[in-house]
Amino acid sequence: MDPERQLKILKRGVVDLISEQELLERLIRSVETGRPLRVKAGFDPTAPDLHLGHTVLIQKLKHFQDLGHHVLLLIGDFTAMIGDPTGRSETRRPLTEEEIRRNAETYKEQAFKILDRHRTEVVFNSEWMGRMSAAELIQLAARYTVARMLERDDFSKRYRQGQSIAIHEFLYPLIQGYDSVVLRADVELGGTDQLFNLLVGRTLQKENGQEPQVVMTMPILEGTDGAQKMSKSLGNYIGITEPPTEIFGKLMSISDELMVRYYELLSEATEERIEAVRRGEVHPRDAKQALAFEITARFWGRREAERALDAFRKLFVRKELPEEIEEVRVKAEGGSMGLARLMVCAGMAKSTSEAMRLISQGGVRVDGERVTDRRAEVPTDRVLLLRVGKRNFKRVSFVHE
RNA sequence: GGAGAGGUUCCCGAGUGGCCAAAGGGGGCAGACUGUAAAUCUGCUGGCUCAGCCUUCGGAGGUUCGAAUCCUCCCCUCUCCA
Repeated sequence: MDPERQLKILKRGVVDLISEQELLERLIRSVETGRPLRVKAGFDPTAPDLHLGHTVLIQKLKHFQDLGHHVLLLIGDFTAMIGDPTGRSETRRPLTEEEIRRNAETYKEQAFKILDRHRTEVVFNSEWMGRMSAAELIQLAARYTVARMLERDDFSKRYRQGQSIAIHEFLYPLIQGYDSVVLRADVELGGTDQLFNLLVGRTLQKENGQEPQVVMTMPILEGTDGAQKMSKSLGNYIGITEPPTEIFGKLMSISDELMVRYYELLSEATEERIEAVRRGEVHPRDAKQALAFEITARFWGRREAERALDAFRKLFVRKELPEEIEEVRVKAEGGSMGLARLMVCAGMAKSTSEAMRLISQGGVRVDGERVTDRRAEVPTDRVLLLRVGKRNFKRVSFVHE
C-alpha cells in the first residue's frame, strides 16, 4: 500500500508521533526496498492477564501487521524479575521465573486473539539482559544523567513530593531503550506514560550508530471508574479472558461519558457513528449495548456475545431471574440456620457483620422475599434461592449429616 | 556521619492521655429513582456466638486506673547538612 495511505491509518488515535516526517520516510523506503518495518511494543508480564487497556496498543500493532510490517512483541521478563516498586512504599515481591514464564505464556495467547500468531515475533529481554555484566550495565547507566532522568514527569513529581525513588527505577528506562538497540527497532509503540522511556531508546540508538526509532504513543485507557487508568490492582479493569457476561455487564455499567471514550479507543466503528454517539443522537443505552456487543464478540465470538446480551436484557430490562444460577451446598446445623451465617457459608458475604449490614439495608432476599431482620433464621429442609443486591444470586441446598 | 520531619482503618488524610472502632474525602457495597449495573439522592463501610464482647493506629517493651496519643529500643520513608 502506498506510504501516504499507510500513514493515515497508522496515525488514527495516536497521541504523540515523533516524528511524522521520519515515519513517512521509513514507510517510503519500506515500500521501495520491500523491507517491512520492525515495530516493537513491550509488555510487563507482572500480571497474568491482559485487559482492555492493553488492547489499545495491540490494536495499533495489528494495524502495522495488517499493512505487512514486522511486529515484535517484547516480553519484559528480565525487568519483571527484578520487581518494580513504582509509586509504592512497600517493596513489590519480585516474581519467580516460573510465574513469569506462565504469565508470559498467557500474555501471548491473549495477544494472539488480536494479532496473527504466525507473523508475530515474540522476544524476551532476559535473552540479552540476563547475560549483561555489571560493567556493561554501569556503562549503560553512564549514558544518562540524573537531571535528565528527573525530567520524567512521575520521577520529578515523586521527588518533589518527597516520595521514594529507588535507584534501580532509573535503570528501567535505560533497559527499555537498550532493548530497542538490540532489536534494531524502526518504531516503538507505548502508552503516553511511556513517552519518556521511548525517547531514551532514540538517544541510545543514536549513540550506537543506529537511526533513532520512530516513537508513537497511544492514549491510556481509563478504567471503569472513568478516572484512573485501567489496571488490575485498582480493580477497575475489564480482562479479555473474563466470561462474556462479565465483559458485557462491566461495559454496560460504565458512565455515558466514558462510553464515548471507549468508542474512540476500542471500537472499530466509523468516525460518523462515533460522532453520532458523542452528540447523543443514539440512545445511550443502545449505543452502550452495541459497544458491549462488539467488544465481547471480539474476544468470544458472536454467539457468546449474543448470549451475554440476552442474559443482560433478561435480568435488567425484564427483571427476570438469570438463566444460570450458581448452586452451593452448605452443611446444615439443625432445622434452621441464621441467615447472616448462611450468607457467609454460601460465599455471599465476607463476614457475618457484613451480612448483617446487608440484611438491615434491605439488600437481601430469600426466595424473592426481602428479609430485613438481621437475626432472621431460615429453614434448612429445602433448597433456597438467595439474592444479595441486584445481581448476586445463589441457589443453596443443605447437606444434613 | 550529623540535624529535623514522618509511618493511622482498602486509599488519601485528621486526631497528641479518657467523650476513639478513630473526623473528612475517595473507593466499595446497599436502597430509592431510571434509560442500564449511567447520572442523582440516601444509608452503610474492623471482627464475633452482635442492645454485649474482642482485636486495630510501623514493630517490641514500659509508664498509667486508662495510650493512636507519654517514655525506651528497633524497623522503614523523606528533607537539610557533611
